[in-house]
Amino acid sequence: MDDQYRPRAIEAEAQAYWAEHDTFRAREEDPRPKYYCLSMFPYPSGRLHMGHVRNYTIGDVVSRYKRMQGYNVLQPMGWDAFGLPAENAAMERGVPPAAWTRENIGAMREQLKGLGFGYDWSRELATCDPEYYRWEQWLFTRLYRRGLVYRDTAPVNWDPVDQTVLANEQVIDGRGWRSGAVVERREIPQWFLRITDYADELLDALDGLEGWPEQVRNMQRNWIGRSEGVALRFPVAGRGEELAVFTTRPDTLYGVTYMGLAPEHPISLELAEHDAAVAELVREARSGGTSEAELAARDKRGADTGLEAVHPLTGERIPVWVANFVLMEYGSGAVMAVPAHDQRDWEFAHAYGLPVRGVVHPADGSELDLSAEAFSDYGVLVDSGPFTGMTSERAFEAIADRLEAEGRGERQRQYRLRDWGVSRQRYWGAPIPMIHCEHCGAVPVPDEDLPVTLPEDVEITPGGGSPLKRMPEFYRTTCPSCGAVAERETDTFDTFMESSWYFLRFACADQGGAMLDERADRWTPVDQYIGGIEHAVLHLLYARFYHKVLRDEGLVGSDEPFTRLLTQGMVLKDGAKMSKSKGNTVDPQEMVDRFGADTVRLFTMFAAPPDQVLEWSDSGVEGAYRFLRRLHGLVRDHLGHGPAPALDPQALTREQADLRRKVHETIAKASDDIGKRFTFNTAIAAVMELCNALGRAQADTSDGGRAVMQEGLETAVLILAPITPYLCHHLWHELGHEQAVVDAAWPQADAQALERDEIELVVQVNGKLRGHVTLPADADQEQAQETALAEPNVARHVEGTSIKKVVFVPGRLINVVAQ
RNA sequence: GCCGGGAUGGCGGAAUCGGUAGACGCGCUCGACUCAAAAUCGAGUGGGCACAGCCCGUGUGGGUUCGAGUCCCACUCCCGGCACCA
Repeated sequence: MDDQYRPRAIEAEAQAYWAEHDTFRAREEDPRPKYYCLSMFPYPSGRLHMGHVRNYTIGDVVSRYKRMQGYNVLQPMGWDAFGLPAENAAMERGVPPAAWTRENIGAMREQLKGLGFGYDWSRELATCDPEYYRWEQWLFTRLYRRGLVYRDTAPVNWDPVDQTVLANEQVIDGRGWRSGAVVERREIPQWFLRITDYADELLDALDGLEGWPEQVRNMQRNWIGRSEGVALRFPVAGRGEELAVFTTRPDTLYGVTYMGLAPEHPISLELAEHDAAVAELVREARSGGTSEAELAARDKRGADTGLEAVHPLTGERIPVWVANFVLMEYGSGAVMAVPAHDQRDWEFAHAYGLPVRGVVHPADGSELDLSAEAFSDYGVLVDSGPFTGMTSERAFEAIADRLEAEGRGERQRQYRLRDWGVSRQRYWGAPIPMIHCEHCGAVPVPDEDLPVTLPEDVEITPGGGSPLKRMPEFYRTTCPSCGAVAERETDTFDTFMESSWYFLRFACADQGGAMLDERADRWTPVDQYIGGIEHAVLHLLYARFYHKVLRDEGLVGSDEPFTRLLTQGMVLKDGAKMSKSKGNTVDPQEMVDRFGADTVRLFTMFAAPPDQVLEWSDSGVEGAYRFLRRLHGLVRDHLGHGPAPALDPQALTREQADLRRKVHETIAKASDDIGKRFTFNTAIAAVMELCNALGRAQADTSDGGRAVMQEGLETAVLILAPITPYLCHHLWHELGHEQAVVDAAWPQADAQALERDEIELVVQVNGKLRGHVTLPADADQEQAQETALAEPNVARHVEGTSIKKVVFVPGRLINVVAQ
């Protein structure tokens, strides 16, 4: 055995073995239970960053652990290859996006291999490949015929200087990132998928996703935002029209003191022609970005329209205001404002001196105080005509009944979730397979003409917009329906369209004749999905939606795509997200070159639990390297004494039995940590403790000592094998095994080795630690109390008091309560 | 602004069900080896004091409990998402 730990040589050895045995090829015909472990595929930006390394190390550890547990593991990898950065790179370097992307894929594939991730590369896919996106186009045309696709207008960020549509990230403080021009909102026609048709199922099924973090399920619940309420109408005095509003609080209807209109509400737009204040609000609403964060951060501002609405129950006249916090996108673009019982309405009312009328009192009978904030809890109604005295719950129903009876409103279920706009006015994406015909309208591309291939030899120029719009050879076509000259859609799909079904395609990536085949149900649902918390809502919700759509198309049998989900935290350096602009990046490749892949993997798994942020530390990496070198040294020194004798558990000395207990405690702890808790950091700490103990026992070269040492080192190697596969592959062979460690079985803790005859009990007096006592493991409270009180320091604290109570927690502590 | 998460030694973190706060690693101090340094190995390392012991200590302020880092209430600060970044 090599005297030194040389990562490079060890890596080559293991790589050669895995390649020769095609170790990570997943086979459908394998009879063992399947386990599909998937890490979110990367955008091929050019080089791996630490976030990737963390994500993929977690996935690889889980995959290798499950393999050792006897599962038939599928762990594939691919490329989320469409997206904006490729177009930016094209502008900066004059390389077409396709060429840039494919080059990046090649470089990153080599990096992933170097890190030792056990992927089944035979299933690799790239979403920019026509053989991939053709099925997405195929599905889209099916959904169009099923009525799940429609066309509507939606706002985009328009850069008036560059004459192009900007992504939200390209809008900085309301201005275009390149031109610096103030961005305008423009309504343009786009394609939508009816995800809201699935809103109830997407919401209700969250309760069954027990393998998902509660945090993510909560975020999705809030995102879908189902609320039960009443849709009602307020006639506008002097105009033959009504304001439609939705409220979740019909019980506060008698507290309405004004109406709020979105600046882009038709009435606002009409008034703006003559009213300067309203016009200003409309102008403000149309400038700046379209993101919700940007809109919500604005100061609450408004303007009185001079119009009056008529209260549907009291007939009272209510002023109508244009208010910039009312969003045209939600509901009807108008709200009934109840400042006494809604905080936003309260703030607006105070800003403009509008009346606040309390109509719900706290249920506990306390005074209603509206001087500092709104009272938004349920309570008991006052000043509410015939509904006075009812609880909010009862009044909700009674008022809803009354409105329904009078035809002025009806109960309604409303969602915050909006339909999914899938059109992007960009080049580097999958073409939307639709044809616009003057006579027939929008016509889907027939199956036999798919895929609509994206031309790849293009030039991207700043401010030029999508080159597809300048390529008649792309867009000029004939109508599949009537044969007349027609134009292709030049918008491309949102890249979430590709990432919403790639996990299914991995099951049958070589299927040329269909989107999916029966192998999809052989492998999916994904047993363990791993990725960044930043995908908690959008990607994970769209993928769930897609899966259900595909189920309804008869392409998969399951209801949900991901049984278990692990959302990993970000990688920070100096307390901040790594970024080029901050100059705090760490290149994983540099670390691999210096210390070897095992060290990088060990550090990223050791430095923090996977779902928390990870703070990068160069000296921490060195510590990981030191540990691996010590482990290598322990095995080398042990083997230096020749083959170890067989273990006879009955013939061990007290010290040897204690060490052997430590070995089996480590197995128990690591199995729980890796298999159930996913706290790889504590599993590694346990192995480090074991190695420290083994190091202290090195001097014992008796038969029993060497046998326990062999068992201890094998245990350390087996537990670390998923985390540091290269070194463990090597050491396992050195320890005398023919079979590779990747195919070895996960160790089992021996119950007998774990047994203790004595335990240490903590002794407290009035909850404060006062001593420790050693007792037989099966000692009862009486025995424990007697021994504890005999302990001098405990006796000193109990002296002169009377014992009120003794709390005994077997195996842990005894607490004497004395006064 | 709305939604979600976090805060524990000099640093990363541990404490799994309310039961010894600080496992493990980093850093630092001292010692061994060395002509010397690096590497390595050993010991120590939350703060304070009248130091076999005691007091204080898990972002802040209150509460529940024999006992609270852990549960409850009210706050502060930091981070993530907000529908065209992926």
